[in-house]
Amino acid sequence: MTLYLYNTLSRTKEAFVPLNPDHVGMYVCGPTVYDLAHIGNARPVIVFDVLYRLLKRRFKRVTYVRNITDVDDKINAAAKAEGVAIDVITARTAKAYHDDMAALGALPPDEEPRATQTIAEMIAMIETLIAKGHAYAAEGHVLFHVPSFAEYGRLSRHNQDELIAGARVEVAPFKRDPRDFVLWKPSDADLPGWDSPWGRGRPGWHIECSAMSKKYLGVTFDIHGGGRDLVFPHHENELAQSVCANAAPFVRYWVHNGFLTVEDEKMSKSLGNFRTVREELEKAPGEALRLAMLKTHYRQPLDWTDHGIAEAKADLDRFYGALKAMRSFEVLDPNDPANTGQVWSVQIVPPLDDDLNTPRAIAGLHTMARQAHRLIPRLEADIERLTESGQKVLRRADIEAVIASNEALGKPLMELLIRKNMMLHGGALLGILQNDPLHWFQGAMATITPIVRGVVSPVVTSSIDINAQIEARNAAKKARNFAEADRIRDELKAAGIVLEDRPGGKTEWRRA
RNA sequence: GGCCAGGUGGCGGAGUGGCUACGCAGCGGACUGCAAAUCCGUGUACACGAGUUCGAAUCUCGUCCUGGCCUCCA
Repeated sequence: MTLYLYNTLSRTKEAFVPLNPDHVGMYVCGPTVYDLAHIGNARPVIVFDVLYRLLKRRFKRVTYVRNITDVDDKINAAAKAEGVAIDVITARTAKAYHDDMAALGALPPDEEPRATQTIAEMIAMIETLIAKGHAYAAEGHVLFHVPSFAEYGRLSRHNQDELIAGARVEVAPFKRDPRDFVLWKPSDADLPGWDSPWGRGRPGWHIECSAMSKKYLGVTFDIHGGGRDLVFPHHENELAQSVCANAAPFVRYWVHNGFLTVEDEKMSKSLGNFRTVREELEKAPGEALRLAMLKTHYRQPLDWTDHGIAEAKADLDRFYGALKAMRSFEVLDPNDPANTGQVWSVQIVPPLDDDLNTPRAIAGLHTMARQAHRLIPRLEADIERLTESGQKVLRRADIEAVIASNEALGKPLMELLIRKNMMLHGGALLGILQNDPLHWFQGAMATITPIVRGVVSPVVTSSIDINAQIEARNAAKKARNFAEADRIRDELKAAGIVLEDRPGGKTEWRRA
């Protein structure tokens, strides 16, 4: 099986063949830390987290680099507005970013360089560009000279004339060409600055990614990711700088995620529909937000809605319901070659291999959940019998023994074991379904969801002894006192507790 | 204005030439004391017009609509 990725450079899906078959390098543009991450910032993080997980599974070593931009005029403005030092803003925002992304289930990158710690490399790169005639200093600025790079515009498919014609930028008088962009700019005394051959100043926006990717991944590397809106000018400029400075190819696969709207509108502060990750986490567990994100293919436009969040939560309830019913089955080690044939179904990995088709992978999870739910009712008693003799886990080896003596019973048990593992390991690639199912339904994460359903959040009910109530209700049921049984159930429901009577007389509960 | 995406059933959302995507909601049924959960069954679809083809949601051309980029932006 081969992984295919859509390469913005060629505008086609290409087979992914890394430069070094044992070591893949991936760079994704990270946040500018001046404010809380919004839900649009989260999309590339989640998308490339899935790609990272997929690459890690397939290649011996993956180095994932995601920068933090901690020098920027928006940061300067935020610091000024609050009357605090710049590093107060950047430290606080970076911390919040880490917390938020972790809540969304994103693995930390292998390297997270900061722009302010890569200044020397940026200056060196700018000097090289000047020496090679691709850049020039003027009035304390250094500018990249676009006409010096014939291929400029290839990534974004802008031709040079259109760029000039369409340019609405005020053209600074010291620019030799209106398209020339800043590599270095002077800083006043009250702005952050570093000494350089062109005086005290700070880097332009694009150079940092060129310098940081080179530092950690080399001049040529495999994957560069980011939002589609970064294609121009940011990635186009990065490409120009890096190719000209390094005299080497830059990125082999450019991967861009699509844009996001909120309730059908562009998210913007002026429309008042700006949603931070933090706000959304109040509505639903991060895992549900993550699934809501992955239910749309990464290159498609995504409309972020409360309804979508609720649907994703419902999907997870369904998946976790199946996993709960299969909780006594062994979790197989996917790295054990003996398991690979069983664990990896055609349902999850092939869709992801096809340019990260997460919606189809999720459809595969639904299929497995349905197949599991079909088998469970007629096996529940057997599962209980097999696990009650002190042994809590139903191992693969045990089931094989059952098959040897009773194929009709053992085979469906094995089917269930496989379904559980497919869901678990498929879910791991998507970054979901790794919680304990009981915790999912009964723990704290289950209680903060109702907002998106337009339902009043139930009162926290730690004072109610749920098990005692269930016992009382079952006693009433046995006495055929259904009025009392229903009263207890309604009382619990009002407190946010839903009861589910299992066949066999057991009653389970979950938070609504 | 230039460039680039996208328009699929009540909703979300896959699918690139012929075969049920999937999920939610709806409706019918099973299970249940009644529910919940779950299972089974089921209707409505490919923006519009023309063309290519034995055959098009899928290819071509045109039209309309939406969004993005061109300026900081995921």
